[in-house]
Amino acid sequence: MTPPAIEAVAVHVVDDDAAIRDSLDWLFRSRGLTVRLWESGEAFLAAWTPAMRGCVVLDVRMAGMSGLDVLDRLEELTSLLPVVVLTGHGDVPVAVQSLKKGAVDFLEKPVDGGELVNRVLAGLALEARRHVAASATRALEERLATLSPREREVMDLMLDGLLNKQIADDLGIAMRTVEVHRARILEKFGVRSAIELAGRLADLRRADR
Amino acid sequence: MTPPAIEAVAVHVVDDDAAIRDSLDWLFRSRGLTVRLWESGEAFLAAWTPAMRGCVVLDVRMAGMSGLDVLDRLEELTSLLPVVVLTGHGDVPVAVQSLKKGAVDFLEKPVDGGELVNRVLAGLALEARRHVAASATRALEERLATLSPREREVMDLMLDGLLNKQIADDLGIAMRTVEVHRARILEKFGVRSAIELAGRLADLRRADR
DNA sequence: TGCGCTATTGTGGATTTCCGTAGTCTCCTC
DNA sequence: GAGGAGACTACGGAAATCCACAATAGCGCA
Repeated sequence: MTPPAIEAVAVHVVDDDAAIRDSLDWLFRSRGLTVRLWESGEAFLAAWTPAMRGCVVLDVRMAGMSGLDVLDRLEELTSLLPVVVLTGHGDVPVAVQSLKKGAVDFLEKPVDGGELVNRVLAGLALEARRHVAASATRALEERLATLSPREREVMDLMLDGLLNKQIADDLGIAMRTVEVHRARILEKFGVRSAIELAGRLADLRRADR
Repeated sequence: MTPPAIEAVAVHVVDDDAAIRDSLDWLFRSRGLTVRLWESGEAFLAAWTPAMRGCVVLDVRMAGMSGLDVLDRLEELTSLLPVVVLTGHGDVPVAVQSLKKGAVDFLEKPVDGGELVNRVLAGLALEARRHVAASATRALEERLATLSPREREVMDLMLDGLLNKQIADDLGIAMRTVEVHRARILEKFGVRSAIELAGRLADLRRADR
């Protein structure tokens, strides 16, 4: 059977215990969810790409790389994937650490199938919101990257509210040149005023949270 | 002995066990921290005001109101106080719930004194940051509250990037009137341009996070 | 060498913004 | 009734923004 494409929205089950993987595979499939199974943190991370969509269900205790290590790595990678952590042993410090490392939930085995599905569905909804926000961020960052160094300088001063005349003085250039850069900046962002641009970039900053 | 003023930065210990309260009182005082003791969640919340500063050390299991209930209430009150939760019984679901309800940490008794102090110091540092951000937010909101209804309307359209002429059309008034409102708005915020205002308000939005 | 890109500048004209000065009208409070 | 606040408007003039059209210079690459 061919695994679903990496960009398909899927529940990624990461557990070194094959019985658990199969059990969860069945559970999520029975709810109409797409599932991908990984027998180790290493295998999952090796396959990870920024285009990966969905939600991760991660066992905390595995041979080799631990669940906490996986969480660390996902954070470094600035992954958008929400992670629901499972543990076979009630362990408060590990639960606290997992949540602090970005896990969205932490459940003890044996886990109630309905409860787990609800947590995963919540995770999928969160990822969808993160995905939309991240796409907007990416689009803006791409436009930002099209700016020449000079345009970038002018934009920063524009957004500080300086008059063209003041920017010209600061940079030691003609006011007409400032106008030219200004027009180019607005054109590259597809906006008609500095205020509109500021609004856009504020959205970007908000999306970072 | 007179308790410290409510606005003093203090460690608020909330626990129905007098022995624990005394023990923690001693611990924090020995580190030069100011301490306030509360024998119940109810007592603590009855004294709560927005001006209360510091960090809370909260027992999760108490007669009467539970630690989780206190967390719920603090969230409703939009309290800035970071909360470190203590429990006498390892309990993963409670730990997870606490953190989801906004606790910054969760520790099991018997707790290592040094570790607890470190967590509380981290909480105090976090509260200091929150306090600064909240003050800035409050100052802006106060200015926002000085705007007349019409000024508020004009400001919203200004920040959408509309020209004065367009705003005049939209509101069915003279362009000169738009200019008057515009100038009043900028004056009330102490800024010199719409772009500067947008920057300020973006900071406010960021501070909400 | 030729081309594309970036940075720069000038001219002239139109539009927009800003604001002092001056005034009217309505509503509310004392 | 008097005064204050808010909303509104007009005139005239100055400053700022915007831009078409036109041009030069430097750099990197094929």
